[in-house]
Parts: sequence; C-alpha cells; structure tokens
Amino acid sequence: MTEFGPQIEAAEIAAAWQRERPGTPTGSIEIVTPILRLAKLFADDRARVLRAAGLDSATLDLLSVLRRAGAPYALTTRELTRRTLVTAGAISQRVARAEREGLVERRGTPEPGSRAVLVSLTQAGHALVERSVDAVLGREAQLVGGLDPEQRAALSGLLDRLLADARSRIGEPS
Amino acid sequence: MTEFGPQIEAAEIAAAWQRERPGTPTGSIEIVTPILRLAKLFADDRARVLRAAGLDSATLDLLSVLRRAGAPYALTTRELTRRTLVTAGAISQRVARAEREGLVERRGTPEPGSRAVLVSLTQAGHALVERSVDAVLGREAQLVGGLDPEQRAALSGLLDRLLADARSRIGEPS
DNA sequence: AGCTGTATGTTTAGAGCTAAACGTAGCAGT
DNA sequence: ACTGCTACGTTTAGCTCTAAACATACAGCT
Repeated sequence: MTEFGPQIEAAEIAAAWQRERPGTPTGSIEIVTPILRLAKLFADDRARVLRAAGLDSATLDLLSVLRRAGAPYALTTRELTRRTLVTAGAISQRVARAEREGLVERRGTPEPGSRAVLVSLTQAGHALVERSVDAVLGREAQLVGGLDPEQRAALSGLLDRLLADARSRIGEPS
Repeated sequence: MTEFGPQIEAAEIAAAWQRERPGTPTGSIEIVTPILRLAKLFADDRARVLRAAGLDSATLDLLSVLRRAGAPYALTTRELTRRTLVTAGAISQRVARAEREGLVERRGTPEPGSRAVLVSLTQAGHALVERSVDAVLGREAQLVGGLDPEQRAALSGLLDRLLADARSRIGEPS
C-alpha cells in the first residue's frame, strides 16, 4: 500500500495555507482530511486482510450484499448497483469475475414483465462469505476499539449528520 | 460518478447482519460505513469542481503540496510521496503528466551528496493553484457547513483520535 | 401493428493506481 | 579498488474503475 512516513497533521496543512495565502478558506480541512485518510486506512487494511484469504474487497462487497439480503440470496444488477458505491458497469464486471470463479450465478428474470437479471450466490460463494466476514468485521472492530462506546456513538451521530447535510447540499447546489 | 438511489443506512446493514448471522461483530459498521461514504462524496465532488476548471484531483494534489511548501515551491520526489497518500510510482507518473503540461519542472539535485530530484512549480503551475484552491476549499466549506463550529470541533477531535488509534493498532508508521 | 421513450445490462476505451522489477548513485567496510 | 548495502527514482504489467456507447426488452401511444 502506501509507504508513508510521518504524516503531516491536518492542522499543519491549514496553517500552511494561511501562511502562504492568508484568507484561504481552510475551515473544512480539519474534517475532510482525516476522513480521507481514515477511508484509505480502512480500505487498505481490509484489502490486506482479504488478500490473506485469497479474496479482494470488490468481490467481498458483492457477495456480502447478496448474503445480507437473506435467502434466496439473489438480487438484480440494478439493486446491486443501488446498494453499492460503484457504477452499473463496475457491477457488471464484478459479477462477471465472480461468476468466472463460481461464486455467483446469473439467472433469468426474477418475475415476468421485467428484463432484469438475477444474480445469486452459489454454494461456494455463500461459504466464502461465511469464512471471511467475521475476520473483516472483527478486524475493523479492533481498529475502532480505541474509542469507548460513548465516543463511538457521538462520532457515528456526527458522521451521519454530516453525510445527510452534505448530500442535501450536493442535491441542491447553491 | 455514481448514480445511486436512496442509500441503505449503516444501521440497516448492521441489523441485516444480525438477522442473518446473529453474533456477527457489527460494532464498527456505524463508524466505518459513513467514513467511506463521506470520503467518496468529497472525492467525487472535488473531481466535479475541478473538471470544470480543466484539472484533476491528482494534479491539484501535487501542485498544492508544492504551493503550500512555500517559496521556492520545490520538493524532492521522496518528500512528495511522504506528503501524499499514493506510492512513489504514482508520484513519478503524476509529475510526468504535470511536466508534460508545463505545470512543474524536474531539476537536478537539491544539494550535493544526494541524488534526489527536485520538482518545482512553474509559473503556470503556480497560477493554476491560485485560480483553483479557493474554489475547491470554498466548496468543501459549504459541504461541511451544516455542522456548527462546536460540532465541527467535536467531530474533528474524534476523527483525529480515531486516526491515531487505528494507526497505532496497525503498526503503520505514523 | 408500428413508434417512441424508458429501464436495464453489457461492452469498450482510457485513466490512474499499486506492486514489483529495474537502474543507478552514494556510502561504508574490507 | 571491490563488494555489498541502502536510498531514490522510474518503468512496466496488470487491475478496477468510470464514462460513454451500445444493445435490447418492455410499455404506452397512435
């Protein structure tokens, strides 16, 4: 992943901008910078854990969504896109890869009157999720374990609030 | 970017795991999921803003680091890697692209006794940063503007704490 | 029936990244 | 000098993604 040395703190970045360009609107840096770094840290760590299990994040993401959906573990491509952070094209490719490895199957339409494609977990895919989910989530629980339950609740609440706010501001650009 | 419809809440994801696999360690989901979504939201939004200015995030990241470093706006490749979230190879490619566009220059070693390469901003590169930084940071300030100053301070503090904790648990150099 | 618009998936070209191989330059010990 | 070691940077192969073009099915009109 990334071989970074000691990182520069978000506060130092803001201070550098103020020194170089007084008046630069640096108010968001102390929020955005740690979020970007944490996201990369979580993503890299997950990739590391999964590589040990012969898996990758994109595939586990696909399998997990299907597994969480409950029996019969089948969703349309459209629904997979909605529950994921990637485009429909990317889902199509993820499904193709997972199908090649025997982890999912593409089957005809779910119900007449729709040309949707149903993607479903195979036995092997189901087994693979069962084997790896606890490892991934358990590892993440360790990583956030430095905060006590109250801090986690406070953080979670603020993040949800920020996410909802930011979405509404993007939806209606001012 | 991503044409998602209404997202599934992090709490629903955790609840689905508990329903499907009681005992799954879902405690981290309410923290990790919103962080990943916010990171993508910020990254996508920045890309959108920059595209309008004929720029991309990777290039602005490079130019910004050089600009913030102060006169004479020059750093070694190694230092650029340290201040960034990408590998040395990626920096090499970013510099090559930016050099092709006349935004940076590669010059000989900074001081004898080292074979480091100095990358420095050109006039055009400097001007481009000046033109785009306020737009990017101003936009981000809007996106986080839904939180009041106290909430922002609380959020920033918790994020920094989590980042430091998680890094120490990973053992990655901090 | 024949058109047209909409929804759904897939395919393709191109971008940027990582990991790993590679090429060198300086340095230390012998 | 010779050897090996370390630091630094670049190059390359391969991966996954996005955006856009494409293909196709269905539904509503006329």
